[in-house]
Amino acid sequence: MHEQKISTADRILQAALQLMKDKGFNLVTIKEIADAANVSEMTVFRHFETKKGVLEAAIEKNKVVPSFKHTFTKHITWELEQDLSLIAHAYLDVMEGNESICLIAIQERFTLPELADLISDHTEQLKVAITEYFDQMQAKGKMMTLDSYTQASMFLAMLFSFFMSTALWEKRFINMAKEEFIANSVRTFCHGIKKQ
Amino acid sequence: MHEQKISTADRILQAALQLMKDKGFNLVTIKEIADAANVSEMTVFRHFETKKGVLEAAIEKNKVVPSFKHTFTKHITWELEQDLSLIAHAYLDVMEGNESICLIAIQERFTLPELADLISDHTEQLKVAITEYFDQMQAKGKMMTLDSYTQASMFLAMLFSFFMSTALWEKRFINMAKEEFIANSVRTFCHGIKKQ
DNA sequence: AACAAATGTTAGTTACCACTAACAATCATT
DNA sequence: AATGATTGTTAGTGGTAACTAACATTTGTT
Repeated sequence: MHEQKISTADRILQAALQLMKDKGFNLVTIKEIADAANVSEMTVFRHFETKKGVLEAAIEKNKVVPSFKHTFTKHITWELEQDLSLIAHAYLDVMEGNESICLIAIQERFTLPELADLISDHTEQLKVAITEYFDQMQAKGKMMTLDSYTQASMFLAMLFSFFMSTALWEKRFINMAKEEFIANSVRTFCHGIKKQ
Repeated sequence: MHEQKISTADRILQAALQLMKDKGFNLVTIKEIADAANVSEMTVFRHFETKKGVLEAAIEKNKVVPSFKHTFTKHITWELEQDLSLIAHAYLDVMEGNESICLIAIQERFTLPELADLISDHTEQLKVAITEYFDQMQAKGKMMTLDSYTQASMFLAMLFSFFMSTALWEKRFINMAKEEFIANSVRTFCHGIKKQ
């Protein structure tokens, strides 16, 4: 178990996650995974016992656990645009890191509901942090008096939409680069579009 | 073929769409569909030949085709908040009408890509209409000078997010009613959140 | 009542796939 | 070179599900 290059187990997990992300858990066969990882079917079973075992191991190995608290305590500047841009990047980075897991969570939301929990926990955690941030910004008089939790939901909703649409259909729905989308959403979110 | 109540074929299509929406095309069996529609397996095959045939017929029968042009030409008031609220309702109504189709389009985005086209065509159509609307609002001096297509994308992104998250996970991600979400997104989109 | 269309029943075919078992080949480490 | 661990090969089992075929039953219409 001295994994020097990429161990056999890791190659299997990588292949499995990639395939399941595209085709969904049920449509991927062990044979496909084995071929993609350049091993025999038997090797897959010897490592992970069952097909579901492969998925669980793949998720455990590849999931990105965010540390939003760190982001907030270390990098907040109390400048609205700058902070929201930072938060947006932090959120999208985590979501992108978990892209495969998210897509599988959607496809298997009835058969593997615990997967969706993983994602929604991250989102809720961040939502609460943003809520607190908005409360303090209102106290500082740098933000309008609005329900903080609702506004946090709205902000994350825009970002979620970008992530989801690019993960599912690439540029088909939102034809913007990540930076451009963040810049625009932060701008619009802070200033609105109405004149005067 | 004098469909008086609900014809057998329609009952099958209804059951099929409902089941596929939840479990995905592949995980639904013809037997399940037949049971849900209170017919025998054979009846399903006699009507639609293949499983894919069932899905295609169900989509053809149940898809909602929007008439956004009508919405714009008839109901626009050139008051930003009011119009955006109207547009938001129109969009979400169409998406909700196509909810099952959308969910299947996601699950089968590699096997049935034409399904996603249906949805993205609607969205693009509306995006173009909003773009023109923004152009005219800018000409009227009622809106800031911003790239109209980009802003239209941002607005639809917020709505798309609401639709998607409720369709996939109900209240888990966005815990707001439709009206509340629309009111907030229109408000934030028009006025922003920053003080002065 | 009589006929035809729609539906039910039953049995079976075919294909796929998760998973097992037994044995052979390879590889790494000493 | 020897040994133990890892991987490959092959054959098979059991279950499931799409789809077919033949025949029986029900239902609607005249």
